Amino acid sequence: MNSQAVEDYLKAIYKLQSSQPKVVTSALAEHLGVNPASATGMIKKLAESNLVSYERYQGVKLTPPGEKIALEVIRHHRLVELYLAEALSVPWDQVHDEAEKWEHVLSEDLEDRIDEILGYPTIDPHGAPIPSRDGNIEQRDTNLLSELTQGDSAVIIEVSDGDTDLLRYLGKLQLYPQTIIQIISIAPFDQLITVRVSPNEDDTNNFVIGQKVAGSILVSKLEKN
Amino acid sequence: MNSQAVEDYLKAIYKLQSSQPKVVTSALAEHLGVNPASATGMIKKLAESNLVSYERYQGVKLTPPGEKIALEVIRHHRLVELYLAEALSVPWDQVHDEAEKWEHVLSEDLEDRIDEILGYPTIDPHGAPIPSRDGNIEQRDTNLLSELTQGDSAVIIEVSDGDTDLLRYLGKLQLYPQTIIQIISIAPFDQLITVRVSPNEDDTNNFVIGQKVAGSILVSKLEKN
DNA sequence: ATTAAAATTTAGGCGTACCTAAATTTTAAT
DNA sequence: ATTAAAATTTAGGTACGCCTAAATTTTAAT
Repeated sequence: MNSQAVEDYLKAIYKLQSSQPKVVTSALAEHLGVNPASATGMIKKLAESNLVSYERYQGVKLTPPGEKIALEVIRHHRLVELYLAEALSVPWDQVHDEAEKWEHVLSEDLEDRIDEILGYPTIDPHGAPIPSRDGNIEQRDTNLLSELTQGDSAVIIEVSDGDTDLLRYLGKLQLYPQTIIQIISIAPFDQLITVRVSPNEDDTNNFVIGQKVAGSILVSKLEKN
Repeated sequence: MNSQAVEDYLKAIYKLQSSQPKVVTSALAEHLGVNPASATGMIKKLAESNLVSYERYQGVKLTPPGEKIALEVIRHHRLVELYLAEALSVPWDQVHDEAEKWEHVLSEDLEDRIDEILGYPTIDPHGAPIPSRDGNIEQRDTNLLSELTQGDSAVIIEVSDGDTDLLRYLGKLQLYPQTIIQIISIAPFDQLITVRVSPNEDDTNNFVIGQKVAGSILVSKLEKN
C-alpha cells in the first residue's frame, strides 16, 4: 500500500510540475517542509517503485503510474475540501488543512458517495479542478491576475489554497472563484493594482492589492465589449 | 501528540476493561491483532507516560488520564459511525471499519459540527453510548440475550460492532437496537433460542439463533405484564 | 579554466511500531 | 514440592520516514 508520505510526495511533485517540467529536490523538500536529504531518500524509493523517473542531481518527473496516483490523491483532497465546505460548513480558509488529513483515509466507496451527494462537482472551493475518477483533469486557459493590464476584465478561476491568512483576506475582499473583476489602474513602482469587484447588483467595491496577492489568483480574461 | 497506535491501545484496553478489571497482555494483543511481545513494548511506553498502571506479568489498567483519552477516541469513533450511517448512508455493517480510520483524523472543530448536525446523539448505530465531550458515558443495566429465559421480553440495547458478517446477519433478522423481542423457547443441549421479533404492526417473525449470536446482543429486560 | 557558492546526495542516527526467538515468570496439575 | 504448560517479557532485528553533518556534483562568476 502507498503510505501517506508517498502520497504526499507524489501530490507535491504533481503540483510543482505544473510550473517546472522537472522538479528539483530542494523545491520538493521546501514544499513538503522536510530536509532536502530526506526528499532525496524518498525520491530514490519512488524511482525504485517506478512512480517517478529520476537522474541524480537532475530532478524528478512523475511516470504515468505515478501521475495516476497523484491525481487520485488530488481528487480525494478536492472532493473532501468541497464536502467539508458544503456539508459541514467548514470555512474556506480551513478546508485545506482538514482535507490534508482526510484525503488519506477516504475509501473508494465513500468517495463515490460524497461525489454523488455533491452532484459530481468539477471544481473545489478554491476553484481548482477535481480530476475525474479515471484521472482526467480539465486544462484551462488562465492568467495570473498580476499579468492583467489596465482596463482588463476577467473572471476569477482559482485561488491558491494553502495559506489560511491569504484566504481569509481574499474572502474579506469577496475575491471568490467565479467573481468578475476589472482592473481600474496599476500604479507604478510597486505595481499596486486597483481592482473593482461587484459581488452583486448593489454592491461594488474598489480596492488595492499588491503583487503577492495578485500573483495568487488565476483568472480568465473576458473580451472587451 | 498521541500516535494512532497509542489511541488504538487505549481504546482496546478500555473495551477489555468492561469485562475484566485487569487486562492481560495476551488479551490485548489478540484484540489488536499484534504479537504479545509488541503489546508488552507498547504497555511499557503507556505506563511511562502515566496512561496505564502496570505491573509486570499482572496486566494493565487505565489511569484517569488514560481513560480520558480512551473516551475521547471512543467518542470520535461513535460519532463518526453515526455520521457515516446517517449522512452518507454507509451500511451499518461497514461503518465500524471506516470509522476506525476516520477517528484519528477528526479535529475537535469538526467533531463539534458533526455532533451538532446529528442533534447531539447519545448512541451510535450499534446502540453503544457516545461519551459526552467531558468524558461521561452512560451506564446501563443490561443482560446478554443469551442470559434470558423462556417467556422473557426485552428490548435490544446494543450489538457488538466489529464483525461485518454478524452485523449483516443481524440486519437480515431485523435485530437492531430499540427492537423489542420475546423469547419463545430455548431448546436443550445447544441452547438454541427461538426469538419473536415484531419490527412493525403487520410483520412478526419467529426465528432461531444460537449462543454465538445471542451472546453478541445486549438487551434490557421488560417487566412481564 | 579555475573556483566559490549552491544544490544535491551519501553516511550515519533516531524514534516508532512491528516482528521472531529465547528467557523468564506464573499457573495449575500431580 | 516439583514440574509441565501457559503467559509474559526480554533481546535482537526490520521497515519507515525523518534528521544532521559531511562529501560530492553542478552552477555561475571571474
